[in-house]
Amino acid sequence: MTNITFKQLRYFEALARHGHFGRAADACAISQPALSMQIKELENELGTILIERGARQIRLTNFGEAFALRVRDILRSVDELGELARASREGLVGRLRIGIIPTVAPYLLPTIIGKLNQSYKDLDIHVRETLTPKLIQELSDGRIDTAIVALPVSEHSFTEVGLFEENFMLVRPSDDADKPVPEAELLHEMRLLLLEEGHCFRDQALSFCGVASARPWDGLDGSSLSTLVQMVGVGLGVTLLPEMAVAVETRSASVSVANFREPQPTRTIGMIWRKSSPLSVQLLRLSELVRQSALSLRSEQGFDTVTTH
Amino acid sequence: MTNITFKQLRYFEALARHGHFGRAADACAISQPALSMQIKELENELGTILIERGARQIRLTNFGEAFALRVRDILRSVDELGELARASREGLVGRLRIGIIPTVAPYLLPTIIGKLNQSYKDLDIHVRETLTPKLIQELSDGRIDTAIVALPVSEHSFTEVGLFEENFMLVRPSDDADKPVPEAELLHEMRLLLLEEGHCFRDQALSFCGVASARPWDGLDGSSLSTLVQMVGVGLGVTLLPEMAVAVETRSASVSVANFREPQPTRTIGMIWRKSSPLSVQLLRLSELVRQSALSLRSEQGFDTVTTH
DNA sequence: ATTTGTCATAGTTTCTACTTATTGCTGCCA
DNA sequence: TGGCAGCAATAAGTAGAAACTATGACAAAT
Repeated sequence: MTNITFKQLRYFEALARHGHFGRAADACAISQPALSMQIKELENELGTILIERGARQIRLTNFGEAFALRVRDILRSVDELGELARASREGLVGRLRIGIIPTVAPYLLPTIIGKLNQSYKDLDIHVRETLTPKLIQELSDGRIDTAIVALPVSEHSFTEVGLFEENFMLVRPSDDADKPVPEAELLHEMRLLLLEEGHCFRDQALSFCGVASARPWDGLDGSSLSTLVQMVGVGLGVTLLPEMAVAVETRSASVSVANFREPQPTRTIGMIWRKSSPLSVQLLRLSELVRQSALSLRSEQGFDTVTTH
Repeated sequence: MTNITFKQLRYFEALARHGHFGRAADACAISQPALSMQIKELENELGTILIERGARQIRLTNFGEAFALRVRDILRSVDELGELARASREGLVGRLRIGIIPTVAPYLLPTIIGKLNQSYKDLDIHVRETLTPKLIQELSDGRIDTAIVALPVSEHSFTEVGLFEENFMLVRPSDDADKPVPEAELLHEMRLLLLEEGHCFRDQALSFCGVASARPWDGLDGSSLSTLVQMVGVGLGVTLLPEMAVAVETRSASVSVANFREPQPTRTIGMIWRKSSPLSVQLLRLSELVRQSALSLRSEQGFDTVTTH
């Protein structure tokens, strides 16, 4: 096992450069004997002479020359470690793994990634799109760094930061556009089409309707909001859409979209990460960036008006 | 200025590999707190967190991963330093710069270099052929590692090792082959052709003749033994040749070669190096190899017989 | 609620690396 | 040739780093 120290290498490098113990010691801001001893120690550990000590001058041995070359390489690498650390302190660096739920992903992601690429050049972004429980698991395991989900998740080891609230909107066949918006309780008497089991958005919708879980129209669960809207378009029933999805999903289906009356159904989208995550500071900054993305998205789409197709 | 120590990197690498402070500490044969403290110190110096400490397990941070990769590189390089040292301890390694005088070089060098290449694979041999004073200077300056010259050189800072003795032989035009070999004192009454000023062989020959230095036949000094022999061949005079040169130089000239009567003129060829040279041990071994080369060369050429062309 | 596993902290001790002072060697110069 | 000057090695003492043991704190598992 090598017992060489960096000090020894630094001292040796100085000595090689100056060719003089005293001046090298000065350069290292230590006394000449200190340097002498470290060099001797280094030679001992190597079992080889590095320096040929003449009375009037010293000279690197053949091996010393070869050694010095490599040592310089090593010292440079070590210095670079420091640089790397400094760079990483400044901001996000390397890889960032984001988890995100499917009912948010398609609408928010493009904007987020765009902004991220712009703010953090050279950041390698991985996205994991899956259901909340999986995201929570993966976050715990350290397979992702943060996740965008509906709050609350109530994991005590996670930090939660709210990003925005979004309303649920009623999507009906376009023929129903002029009908009055039904009360929540009446929804489950209509054919309410929902995402399949496991999506938090399904549970949120159900809870808004005041229904526990079981439902009559089995077999009609959709695997994506897009599918649901298409189904509504051909008259199979009605569904709910999160505000953010409306613009995209209703573009190519003849459906009408309406706000519910107060109290409107709503959900909170937020970001979570491990409390112990060393990225905490950066993630908090990131959450601000995501909030901005959502805001700008919303104003683009003009959500104050009731959109009808 | 980086104050990172080598220990810290080793400890960190172990920690990264084991993912566990206790086990990493065991692997490093130290206690767990010792390792903890060094890791903390490392993080302090970097100003960055490397390890995310969970209650039940630890995990490298994003930066920690990147850091670990570089650290492994560095550790490997340092280990290689040790290997390099070990390799160089075994024998000659890298570059060997040999100086040699012109009246020996052409005859001995081919054999030496052959043997050297065979004994020390990967040894980078540089040869410097010049006059003794220059060689001594360059040896002092460390521009060559050793030199093969005629002894003694009497430099107190050099080690001298005798390699072999060689006789001087008389070279006359082939017509003179049957004439008796003249006494030394009579030589300078013949046209004695010698090397130009500066060659030690010239001085040796003159001293054999009992002559100080000045000579009547100026303008006929040769710059190489080969030239001298050619001059003898066309009847311009006689010359002396070191034993070792005879076979090569008299091959293509119609000259006769004769031994002097006892006491024969002779010179000692030897190897010298700085007493302070760290290669001393290897050079001593090398001198043995050179001695062998000279011996085998001599027996090949059958120097016990008086060679005549 | 208790135990267990794991890392951090505290207090001590041992070792390491530094400092100053001095010696020893070598070459230079008078 | 003898003394001086330059330079590195050695000696002795001190300060600081890094190690150890013991203990604490905290979250997870039982």
